[in-house]
Amino acid sequence: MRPKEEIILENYIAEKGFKRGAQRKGIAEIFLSTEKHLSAEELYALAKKKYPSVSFATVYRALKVLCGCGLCRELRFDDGVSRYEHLYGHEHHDHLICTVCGRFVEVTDNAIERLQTKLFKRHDFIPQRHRLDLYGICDKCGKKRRAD
Amino acid sequence: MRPKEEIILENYIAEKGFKRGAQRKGIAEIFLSTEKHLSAEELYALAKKKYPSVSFATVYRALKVLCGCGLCRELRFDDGVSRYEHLYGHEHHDHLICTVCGRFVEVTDNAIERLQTKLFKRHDFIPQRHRLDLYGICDKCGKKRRAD
DNA sequence: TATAATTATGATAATCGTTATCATAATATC
DNA sequence: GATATTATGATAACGATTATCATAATTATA
Ligand SMILES: [Zn+2]
Ligand SMILES: [Zn+2]
Ligand SMILES: [Zn+2]
Ligand SMILES: [Zn+2]
Repeated sequence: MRPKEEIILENYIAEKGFKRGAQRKGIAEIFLSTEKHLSAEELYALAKKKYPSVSFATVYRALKVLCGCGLCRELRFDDGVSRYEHLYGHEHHDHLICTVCGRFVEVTDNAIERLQTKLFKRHDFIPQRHRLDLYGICDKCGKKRRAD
Repeated sequence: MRPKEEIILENYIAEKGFKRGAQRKGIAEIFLSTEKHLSAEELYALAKKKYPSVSFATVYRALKVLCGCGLCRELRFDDGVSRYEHLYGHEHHDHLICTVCGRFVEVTDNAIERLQTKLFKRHDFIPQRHRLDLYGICDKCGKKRRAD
C-alpha cells in the first residue's frame, strides 16, 4: 500500500467515524499490493493466509470501504462474478481478457475513446461512462495451442 | 415470430429430439415479437398474461432453447440481471443505455470496430468477441431533467 | 386408438455470489 | 477502567438462476 493510498483510506475511515480494524487494514494491504483484478473469493484466499479465521463478510466489507474511498472499483464480468481493480494511479482504461488463461491487460485507445463520445452525441445521449471488454486469446496461450 | 425464425426453432427442437410444448412455443412467440432487451422477469410477466399458471422455470427453459438455436443471446449487464436480445436479422451491435429510463439503443460504429481489431493485434491477442456498453442520458430524459 | 416411452411443465428445493443480522471482540472516548 | 460504538465471524437471508421431481402432455409404437 502506497503512502498516499494509506492516507486516502485513513481519511475515509476517519470522516465516516469508523474504527481501525486489523483485518480490514490487512485485507486492504493485500488487495492494494496485488496488481490483479481479484475476485472476492481470490482475495479471501489471500487474506486467509494472514488471518486464518477471517470471514468472507469481512472481505466484502473491506472491499466496500475500498470502493467507498475511491481506491477500488467493482467490475462485473460476463461470468457473473465481480472483480475488483485498483483505481489509484490508474487512468481510465478498458480490458483485454484472455479466454484461456484469464489474463487481464489494461488498455486505452484514445481514438476509440473519441469515437465513443461522437457515438453518444450522434444519438443525442449525454455521456456518462462506458465499458469495453475485449475477449480473445493471448500470445502465450495462442503459442501453446499451436504447439499442441 | 417470422417464418424463418419458426423454422430455425422447429428444426432445433426436432434435431434435439424435443417435443412441442405449447408454453415454450408461446413464450418464444412473445419473446420474438417483442423488440426489446427483455429480462427473464419481464418475459415471465408477459407470458403470465397468456398462460396464467406458467412457471419461471419454463421461461428460463424457453430462453435456453432460444439461445441454443441461435435466435437469442444472453447479455449480462452491470446490475447483475441477464437480458435477452434477438439475434435473427440483427447484425453485431453494441449498446447505448439510458441510465434514467433504461432505454436500449443498438449501435454500430465501423471505425470503432476496426480500431478494436487493431487493439487486439497490438497486444498479440487473437480476437474472439467484444462487448461495448455506453451508458448515458437519452435525449428525452435529458430534456425532462432540464425542464424540472 | 390404446399403450408405452419420453419430454414438458409447474412447484419447489438447491445453488451461487453477495448482503444482512446478531452476538461477541476490539477500539475509541471519557 | 467504564462506556459507547464499530469490527469481526458465524450464519441466515437474499435475488437471480438452475436442478429436482412428480405429473401432464406429446410422440412413437403396436
Ligand atoms: Zn492467455
Ligand atoms: Zn483494470
Ligand atoms: Zn432515457
Ligand atoms: Zn442489442
